[in-house]
Formats: sequence, structure tokens, C-alpha cells
Amino acid sequence: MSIDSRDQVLAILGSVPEGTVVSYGQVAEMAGLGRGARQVGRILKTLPEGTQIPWHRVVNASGYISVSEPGKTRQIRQLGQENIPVIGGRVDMKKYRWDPSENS
DNA sequence: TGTTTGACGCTCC
DNA sequence: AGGAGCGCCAAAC
Repeated sequence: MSIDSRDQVLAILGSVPEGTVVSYGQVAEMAGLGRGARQVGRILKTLPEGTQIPWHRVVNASGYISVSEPGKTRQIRQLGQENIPVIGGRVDMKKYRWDPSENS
């Protein structure tokens, strides 16, 4: 990963509205990483624990939480704080997926 | 340098 | 609707 794409990803995460989620592939696409969805996950994995960055708004394309424990529990809790229900370990993408084309 | 390993995604069935 | 199979991309061995 280049430092540039890493910053790109982090910038994008910062622009994701509260109460919405995005998929790894979506972020990769927006960051100019093409099909580098896995790379996005790798970048997030290297983030420090108490980071300010809203990494919890990122789930896989199916809406499932891709993080393994114990991070998974934290992510679900934080999503809950934003009124995003996580049922059966997954988020309803139909309702909560962020669409950049719809301005708030 | 070749193989394994994922915080992934799409297509088939 | 949900799982299996396969493609992808870097990093870690």
C-alpha cells in the first residue's frame, strides 16, 4: 500500500455520514484502489486502537461484519450507537449503505 | 522467490 | 436466500 492510498482511504472514511455504512470494495473503488477491497481491510487493521477514524462504518458487500473478535463486538456496539441495527452479524445494506450520489 | 493468508467480491447453482 | 467456487491484491513467511 502506498501512503497516498492510505490517506485516501482515511479521508473517505471521514466523509461517510453517521448512520450509514460502506463496503470495503466501495471504499477501494473511491480511493482509486480498483478491486483492492482486501487492501482496504489491511489498512484498517493497522489503525491504532483509540483512533478517531470511523472504521466501524465499513462492512463487506453482503453487510456482514468482516472483523474477527474482539473487534467485531466493538464495531457492532458502535454501529448500534448510530442507530444502525446489526442483526445476525449483518447490517441491512438496502437501508444503510451510503450512496455518495445522494447529498445530505 | 514461491506459498500461504486474509477486516473482500462476484458469479453460479 | 445462502453457500461453494474462484478471482484479486499485498503482506508475511
